Amino acid sequence: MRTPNLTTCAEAKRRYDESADQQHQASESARSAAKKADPSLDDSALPPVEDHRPRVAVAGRVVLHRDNGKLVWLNLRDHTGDVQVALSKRDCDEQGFALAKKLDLGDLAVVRGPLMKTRAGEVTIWAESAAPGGKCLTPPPEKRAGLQDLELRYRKRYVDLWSNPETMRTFTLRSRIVSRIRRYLDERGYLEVETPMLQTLAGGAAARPFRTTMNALGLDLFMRIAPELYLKRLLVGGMPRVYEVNRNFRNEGLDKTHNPEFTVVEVYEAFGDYGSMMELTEGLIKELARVVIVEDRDLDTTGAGKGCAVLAPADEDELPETLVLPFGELKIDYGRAFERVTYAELFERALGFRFDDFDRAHAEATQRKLKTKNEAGQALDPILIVNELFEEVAEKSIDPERPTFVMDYPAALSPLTKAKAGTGGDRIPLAERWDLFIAGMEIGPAYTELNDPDVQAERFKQQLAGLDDEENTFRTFDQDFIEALKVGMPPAGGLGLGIDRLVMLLTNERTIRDVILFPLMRPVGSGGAE
RNA sequence: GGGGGCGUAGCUCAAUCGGUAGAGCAUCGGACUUUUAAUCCGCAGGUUCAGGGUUCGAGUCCCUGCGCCCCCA
Repeated sequence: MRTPNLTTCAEAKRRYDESADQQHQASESARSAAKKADPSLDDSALPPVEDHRPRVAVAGRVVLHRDNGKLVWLNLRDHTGDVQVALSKRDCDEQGFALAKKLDLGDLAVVRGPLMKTRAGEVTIWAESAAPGGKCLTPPPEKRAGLQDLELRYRKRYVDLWSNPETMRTFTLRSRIVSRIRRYLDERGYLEVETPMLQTLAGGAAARPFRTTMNALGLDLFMRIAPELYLKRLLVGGMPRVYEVNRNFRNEGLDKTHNPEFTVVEVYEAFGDYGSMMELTEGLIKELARVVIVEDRDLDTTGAGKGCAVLAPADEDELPETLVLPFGELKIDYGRAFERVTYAELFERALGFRFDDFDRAHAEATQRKLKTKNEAGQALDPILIVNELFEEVAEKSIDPERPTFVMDYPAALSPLTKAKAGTGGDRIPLAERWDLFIAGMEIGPAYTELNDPDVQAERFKQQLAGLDDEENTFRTFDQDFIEALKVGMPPAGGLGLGIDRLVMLLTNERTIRDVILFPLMRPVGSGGAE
C-alpha cells in the first residue's frame, strides 16, 4: 500500500507553526464561550473555527502508548527521532481511534493531523486519522532501557535499530561516511571499480583466505584477502586513478577490531607516491570528521532520553569551529596538521637507541620478554625483533589524540613497496611506506608501489620460501601479475583504509561489531538466545 | 590458543551462608479527554542456557557442553 506525502518525525516537528496554533486555540475558545453564553445557538451561528495549522502525515513505530480513555497518547519513532501523537475520540475518525486503543508497543502506524502544542509545550500531532502499518507480534524490549543484551543486539539488529536510537545514529553516520569517501575520491578524478572477490589466487596481503568451490568448473576458489593486485593491473591498463570500496575476507579470529569480512577502501594513483597518498588521506579524514561533526550536532533529543537519530544531511560547506571528536576518554583533534614521524625517529625517541643497533634491540627484547625466536625455535631475523620492539613500545608512545603518520618502514617489512630513494646503501634499506595511527589504532597503510617485475618476482619467491615476516601466511606466486608488471606499471602511490575502524573512531564506538550491521555470530543451538 | 566473567519471566534486573524463584516494564481484563517512563485496580507469566554430579535440599557448589563478554598470545 503506497502512502504518499509522508514526512519524517523530525520534519513534522519542524513544521509546527506557533501563530497558527494560537489562532486556532483562540477561535476554539471564542466558539465555546459563545456556545456557553447561549446554548441555543446553532453551530453555524457560532464564530468560525480558524484553523491554519500545518497538517502532516507520519509513519513510525509505537515506542510509548498512554491510554487515557477517550484520549490516547502515543510516541511514534522513525529513523529521525520521535514525535508525540494524540488521538481523541472527538477529533479522530472512528477507525483511527479504535486502532489507537488497540496499538501495542512496537506496532507500525500512520497518522495524519494538524500540529499543536500541549500544555507542557511538546509539539504533537493531533490526529484526525490513523492507519495500521504493521503489527509487531514479538514482545518489544523494555520501553525505557531498550535492548541491552549485547548478543541480542547483534543477532537481532532489526530490533536494536528501532529500539536504540544510538544504533540508528551510528549506522546512518556510517552510510554518510562511506558515501562521502566515494564523493571525495570521485571529485579528485578517481574511478570507482569492482575487481574480483572470488579469486583463483588470493594475493595482495599476508593473510589466510577462505576457500570455496565453483561447481560448474570444478574449480577451487578463494575469497579475496585484498584487491591490490587487480587494482594495480588497472594502472597497467591505463586507468590513472582507481579506487574500490568493498569487503575483504580473512580467515582469522574475531575480536574487538577484527571481523572475518571487513570493508576497506583501496586507492591507487599513477605517478603519485606515498607522499601524495598522505596528503589525500589527511584531507579525506579531516573532511569525514567535519561531516560527522556537522551531521551529528543537530540532533533530536526526544528519543527516549538516550542517543538520538540523525537528522538532515549536513550543510555542504559548513565548517565547525573545531574538528575534535570524542573517542572513549580521548578527544581526537582532526583539525591540526597530522603528526609525521619516521619509523627510525619514533623508535629512537621511544627506546632510546637507534633502530639499527641490533645487539641492543635483542637485549631489550629479551628483557621485555618479547619474541626473539620463531615457532621452530630459530632466531628471528634481527629486523623482526626490532619490529617487535617497535610495535610493543614505539607505537604505544604515539599521542593517541593526534593522528600520526609513521613513515619509512624497513623494506624487509614491506615486500610490495618500493625502496626509499637513496637508502639502498644503508645498513637497513627503507621502504616508502607509512601507517596512520589514531587513538592507538592502525587505520591503514600507504605505499609507493613496487613496479619492477623482476624485484616483484623475487619478493614472491622469498615469500614462498617463508622468508617474509608473517608466519602461517598463505603464500602465492601470481605469475599473471608479474606479466602485468612486465607490460609496464607507472610509478604509483597506493593506499588502504579500514572503513570499519575509521567508522569506529568517527562515531565513538569501541568495537567493530558496533559498526557492522550484521557481524558474524556463531549460530545458536537449542539453548541460548534463539 | 590461554586466563577470567556472565547466562534467572517477552525485556531490564533481584534472590543473604545451599533452604518456598521475586520486582519494574511489556502482555491480558477494568477506570480515565492535555499525558510525558501517565496514573489507579485486578489477572497471569518460569525446563533459572543444556546435560550430568554432590546434598535431606541446588538459581547458588562441582564437571561437561553451548553461546556471549573481558584480558592476554
